[in-house]
Amino acid sequence: MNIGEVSERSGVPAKTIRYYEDIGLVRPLRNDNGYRAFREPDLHKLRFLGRARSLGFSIENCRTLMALYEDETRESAQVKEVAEQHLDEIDEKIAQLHAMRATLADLISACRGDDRPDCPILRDLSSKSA
Amino acid sequence: MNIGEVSERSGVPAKTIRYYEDIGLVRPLRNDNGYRAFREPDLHKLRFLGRARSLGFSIENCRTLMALYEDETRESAQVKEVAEQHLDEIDEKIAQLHAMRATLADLISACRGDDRPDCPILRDLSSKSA
DNA sequence: TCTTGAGCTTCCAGTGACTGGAAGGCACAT
DNA sequence: ATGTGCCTTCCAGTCACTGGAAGCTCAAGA
Repeated sequence: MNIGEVSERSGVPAKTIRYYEDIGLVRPLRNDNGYRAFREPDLHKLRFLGRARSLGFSIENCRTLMALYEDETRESAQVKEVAEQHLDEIDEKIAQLHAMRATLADLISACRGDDRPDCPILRDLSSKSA
Repeated sequence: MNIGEVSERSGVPAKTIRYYEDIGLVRPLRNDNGYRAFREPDLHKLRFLGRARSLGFSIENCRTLMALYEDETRESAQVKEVAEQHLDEIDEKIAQLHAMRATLADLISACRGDDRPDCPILRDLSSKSA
């Protein structure tokens, strides 16, 4: 498979696939003409990566997960550990966003949003520190 | 005020303040020795920026908000518009994170996390596309 | 056979918002 | 004179791509 086909079939953009090769996440063979030659396992890996990325795993976590995936002697506890840490990070982000959202929604609801300059949003921003 | 003091009093790191000057968000004067000389309004601006950033506004939004803040003829509707757009973006991010979280939590709960290699998390990652 | 167009290659630069670090100047106390 | 801490600039790195330029390869049509 050329990069176009594997991109199509994995859902990972060609540019991204080249980038993944750069950083050593996939290692396609090469044809005589210099084109990348992807095999089924490469496609499989790319799908794996696409899915893991869509769950928000960092590239480094993806690397770890792929290594575990290919390691027959892995313990599922190792995988779970990575996933749980990631879940914690997601929860933290969600909490931060919720806090932002609450404050912002408050400010917005207090702002008349008319043609006058008076605005609680600006007042809040200009009054508080940090 | 030197950068250290204004950093301390605004809660914005000195490095970040220099960066903000680079991109034109603040324009402190200079002493003869080359040190930045911050006045009260600069401190005020930096607090404004710190607060706006902590609510997740992008630098470009911060620029807009500061301009509105300094514009006596603003209409509060303009401010509200910026804030509402930002709120929508936050809501979208929260929704995405919730979706990730749900999937991930499912997978984690299905994984025994013991010393055996069998793992639903890896199974999921390797089976789905995109 | 020639040409055209799509698809492939590499390499460089930019994104957002900083952050780290090197190399050196300035201020003040000892 | 020296040490310490603050200040300066400039360059590079972060994360995960993404865009674009310049140029090569391949398959199909005139």
